[in-house]
Amino acid sequence: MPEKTKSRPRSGCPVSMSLEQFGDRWSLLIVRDMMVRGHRTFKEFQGSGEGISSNILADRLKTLEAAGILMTEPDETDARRMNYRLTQKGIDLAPVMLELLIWGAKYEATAAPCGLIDQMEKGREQVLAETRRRWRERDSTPLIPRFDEMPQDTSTRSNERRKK
Amino acid sequence: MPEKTKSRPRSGCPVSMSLEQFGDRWSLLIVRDMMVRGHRTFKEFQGSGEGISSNILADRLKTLEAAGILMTEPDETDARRMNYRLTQKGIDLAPVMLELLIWGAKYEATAAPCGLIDQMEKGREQVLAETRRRWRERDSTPLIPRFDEMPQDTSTRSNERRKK
DNA sequence: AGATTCACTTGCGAAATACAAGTGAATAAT
DNA sequence: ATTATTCACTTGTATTTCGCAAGTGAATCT
Repeated sequence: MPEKTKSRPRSGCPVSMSLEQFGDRWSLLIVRDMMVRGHRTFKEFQGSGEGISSNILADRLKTLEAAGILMTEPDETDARRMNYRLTQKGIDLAPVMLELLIWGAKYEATAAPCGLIDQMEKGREQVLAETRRRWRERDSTPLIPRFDEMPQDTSTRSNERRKK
Repeated sequence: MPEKTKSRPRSGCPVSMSLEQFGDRWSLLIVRDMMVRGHRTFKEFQGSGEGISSNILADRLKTLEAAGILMTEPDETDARRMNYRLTQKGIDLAPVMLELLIWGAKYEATAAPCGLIDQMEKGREQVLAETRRRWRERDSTPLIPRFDEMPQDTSTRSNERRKK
């Protein structure tokens, strides 16, 4: 886990403080799942295609909750299900997420279609506005699909090599 | 380290790919030091106030170089000194860095003066343009000072929740 | 009632991390 | 010209975290 009780003293730099919160390989992926794929349950996070182990997932959810980035609420229709939801602090990570996505799509071979990325790069504010709207209205339809399950169409080139 | 030879298969999501490159507590701090503080040498990174150990630093520098985010060039005036410099791929992390900084300043108690942050939030493009200019022209004067060495001036005190 | 689902825990070996100390080459000081 | 110091790393070792498999208990389906 990033840290909880034992964080060693860092400089007061905001970048450093941010990284202390989610400077690991998993935390932001969980936030991504909630933010753009509408995931809300433990099970959904587990099946998001990155292969996180359940103990790590449980730990990260706890850490993110403790950090005030997400909150939990028991499901109304199924008592064993727990719903996770981003807080304002969490949804405010949207700009970070978007820039991460744009950079990754530009430099790493990904399965994301160019067209979609170009569109997001040109219309940052619009994407962010839509992301916030979805959060406010608890609209959990995916904003962005899973790239490993996308139908390949000719107008969206990509460096494909997907399975499943 | 993030990973090198043994990276397990991830989904094709660009966010995931980005995190695979620098999803740890140190990589982006090194990039920050180069980007906004003008650091260029091993010694400078070590003394940047975060307390990174030398073996981890050496490892991250190697990883970042292998990823094409930075490059090395031997110093002309001192043969034992090695200079590190961001590549285009590295400087393109500026938007990510800026959003990380804005988020961190907003939600974590940092030593960054509000005024400076507000200014950056309002003038994102200007900050980015200046960052790129400094990189192009190899201007290594700090764009942002070390927050732990700043004189505290009453008009720029921070750590109060400010939201508009 | 029994099977299955869900959200986690537990145990354990493997890998990554922090901390201290050391190496060797280049430069500075005496 | 020695000696000391700086610089960029290594090396060793103890500690922490991670990844994987399996298990637990409560709630829900059949």
